[in-house]
Amino acid sequence: MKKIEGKYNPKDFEDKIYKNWEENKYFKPSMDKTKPSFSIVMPPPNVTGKLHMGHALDYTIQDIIIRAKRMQGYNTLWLPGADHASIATEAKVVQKLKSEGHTKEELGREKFLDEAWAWTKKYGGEIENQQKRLGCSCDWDRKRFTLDKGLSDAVLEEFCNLYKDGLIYRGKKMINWCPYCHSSISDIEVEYSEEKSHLWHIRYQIKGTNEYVEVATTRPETMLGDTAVAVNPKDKRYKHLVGKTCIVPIVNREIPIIADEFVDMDFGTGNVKVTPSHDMNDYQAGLKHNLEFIEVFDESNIMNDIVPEYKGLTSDEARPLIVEKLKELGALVSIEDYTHNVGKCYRCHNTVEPRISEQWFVSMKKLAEPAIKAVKNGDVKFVPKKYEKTYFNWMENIQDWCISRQLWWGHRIPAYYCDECGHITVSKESPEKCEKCGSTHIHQDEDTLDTWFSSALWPFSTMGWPDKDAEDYKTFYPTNCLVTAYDIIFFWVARMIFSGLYATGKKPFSDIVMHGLVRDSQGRKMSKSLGNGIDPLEIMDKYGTDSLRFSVLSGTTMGNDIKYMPEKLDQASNFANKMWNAAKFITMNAASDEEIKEFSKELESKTENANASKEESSLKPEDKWIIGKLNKLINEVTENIKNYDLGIALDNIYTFIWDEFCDWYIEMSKTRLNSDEKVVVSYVLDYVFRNALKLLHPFMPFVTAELYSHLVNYDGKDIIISSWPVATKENYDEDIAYIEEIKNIIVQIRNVRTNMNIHPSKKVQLIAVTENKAMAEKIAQDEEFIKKLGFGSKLTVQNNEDGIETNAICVSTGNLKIFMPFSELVDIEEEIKRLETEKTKLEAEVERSNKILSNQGFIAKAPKAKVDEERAKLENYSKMLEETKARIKSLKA
RNA sequence: GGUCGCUUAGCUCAGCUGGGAGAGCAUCUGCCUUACAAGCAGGAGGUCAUAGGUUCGAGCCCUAUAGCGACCACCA
Repeated sequence: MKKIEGKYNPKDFEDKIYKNWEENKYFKPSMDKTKPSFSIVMPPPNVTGKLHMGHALDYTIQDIIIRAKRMQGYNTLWLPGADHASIATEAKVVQKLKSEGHTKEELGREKFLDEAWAWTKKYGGEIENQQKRLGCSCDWDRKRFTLDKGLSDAVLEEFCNLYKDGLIYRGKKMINWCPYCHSSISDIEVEYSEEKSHLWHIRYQIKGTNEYVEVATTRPETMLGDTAVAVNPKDKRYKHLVGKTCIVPIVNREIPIIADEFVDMDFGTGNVKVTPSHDMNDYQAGLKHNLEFIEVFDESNIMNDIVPEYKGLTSDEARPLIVEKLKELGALVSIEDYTHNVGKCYRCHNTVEPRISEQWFVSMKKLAEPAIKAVKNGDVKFVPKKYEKTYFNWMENIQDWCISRQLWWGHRIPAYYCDECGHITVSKESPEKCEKCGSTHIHQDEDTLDTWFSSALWPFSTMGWPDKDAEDYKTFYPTNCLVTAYDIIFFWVARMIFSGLYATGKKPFSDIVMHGLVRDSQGRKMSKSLGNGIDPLEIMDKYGTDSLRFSVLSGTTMGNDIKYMPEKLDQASNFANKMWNAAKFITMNAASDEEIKEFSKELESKTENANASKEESSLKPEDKWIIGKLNKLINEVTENIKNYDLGIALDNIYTFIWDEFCDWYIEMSKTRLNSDEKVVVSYVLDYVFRNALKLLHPFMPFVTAELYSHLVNYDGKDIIISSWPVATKENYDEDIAYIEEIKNIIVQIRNVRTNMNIHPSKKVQLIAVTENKAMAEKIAQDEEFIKKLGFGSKLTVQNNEDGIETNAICVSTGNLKIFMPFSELVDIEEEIKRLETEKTKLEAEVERSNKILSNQGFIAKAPKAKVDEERAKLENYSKMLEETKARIKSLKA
């Protein structure tokens, strides 16, 4: 073993270790076809993105799963990559041009794309380095970008196939339009937020009368585009108006009053002004009632010349002028305070305007069906399951997906319009002539696809699809699990499922591991504007990567939001330091590697011989106890990782290493390291710690790798590719029970001493009394460590209480008593008080057991094991109670 | 309006198919015990939101209520 020096300082080794992993190409799949494969595709971050806490959580989870599977022998691939993020990136490039005094239109498409690529190259590499910093063990040689040739081909293939199947169409519909991004966006890209505003009540004169109809609106400026007023057909108040004509002030347009169920009689005045060109509902009404569609705003939300006075104004600028004008005309009835939801663009957060426009859509109904089925029949599983409902809810009510964007940065739509006959040719290759009339006067659609269209293909476009013979596609698709936050179920997860099923005929992944969002310590979303973001890079600088990884997982449940508590970082680095010191102790005191290996061989040959009795083994009860405990840990951790209960798995390991191994086993080992047991103890220390490190490696890869490299190495492998621990055949239940009893009694001894204020340096004789012969033998064997941990000057064992002075303090587990003759040190009154408290506790226990056991329902219906267990407890507690009573009596006498 | 969560120690959270409430931090007491004071040992602190129900037995299952949160829908 290589001795360990100094204190835990992650800076000393994290970089070095990552470099070693990369140099040895440990992240690459083995491509060993005899082994099952396991693959994860990384959710591609925006190409110019920067690592935040959400990524830290997402990647940590994936890395844990991948590292565990790698150690378990799978042919493991974790494929990284980046997304071109059309709107986000384009906005940044536009901004940059603006700061240089240019617009993208000035530059033209070609040059603009050059700029965008330059931007991508300049800022694109940053996140990869940050991912590496986080310890991500992905195969960087397989890194993909959504605009790569292969992935772009996949996009074209998918588009053309969908078009051919009639699942993509072009149509004129009302869509959400972002006047600032200058593009359409899909329904789910609109975020609603509450805003304080007003409800303006306006009256329109009924033609030919002095009667008026009063409407209420949150957007008075849209009245210029009104082409009807609607009332509910059941509304008695307005029945007489239906069919009449009213006059829109300012423009003096004559419009019909129509009846439609969509009008809520109880809201506002019960009359609705209908502006089919600038409102979703009104659009439907306009179609249904064959109304005129009059536009008021252009695509930048600037007013057209419908009223020359307002031409060139934005809607915000025009509003007060129009309200003023209405007032002048006597058409404004009142202004009411009103709070309502306003749709915002999820990228630029500006108000979205509904707008009629010609766009490309994916027809969803047919695609959704198999996607729903795949989850319903368990082919694709959500972890935790509760997110299935969110998924079904959306999928079952899905609307067609608007996929065209009026942007340049992205996959250009492969549709070619004939200038002569107007026919649309859709084709992967740029056609030379119109497929219908043969004209060569054709031009390609200017628009690009929604960035999520290419993301939806990620699990297979990255693997070589549409080439179904591609090696990676054959080996790693479908992928095994997808790890992502619940906030992109609709944007991404759902779309991957239906796209995968449609394109490949297979599900894209089996398990969807949904984690929550990382929030600040007050539960708020981390955001730039709030300035409450925690920068993972700063944390790694200060505490190291392992601590960051620990802090986002410990004490969490998959799928729940995480309120980030920086205090956890202290816990994490304390833990790492604890392990550091444990390793220091082991490497400082252990026997030579040769001796340990020799012993290991010997032990193996013994355990292989099924008839070898336990007595033959040189392992003592405490050795078997810790090995038995390790066995349990291995099984628990393996199972919990399999079920994605990573927080629990991490907690299991933490508790084992700190509370069992360090606090007890290392302490027990100390007296033996200077004896002829040195080799055995060294072997066990190394064996147990080495395997615990392996279990922890996926979670805290760096410190475990560093410490592992100091321990005995049997196969020459680094921990990252070492084999996952396997529990030994023997479960050592008896030894576990025995040591737990010894621990119990030692704790009682310490307890008594603390209560009596006895200084640790004051040692006292320990007299163990037990009628159990086997136990007596074991105690005799374990004399040294029991003495040490129990502050004993010497330890003797006997089978009765003869010769023990009456005033000796006694602690007991029922099977085992330990007497401590403190003689003059003991305050008899205090001891009686202590025993009285003990007596009260035991009486309560006896009463509890009696109560349960006297319940006939319990005896009759509870499992027999449970009943027996309760009976055994009653017996033990009764016995201890009698003994305690007797001791009180004798002390009083 | 609809859906889904959450409510457990002072704080942040775990708690498996129902079988004696756990962790970290904070707090109190005592310790430089030769791996570790980033530590060791020992404490204190919970009617598991409320009310019913199912069950031999409920933090866990069911129903209702209250408070909080998220998402979906979008009444101008």
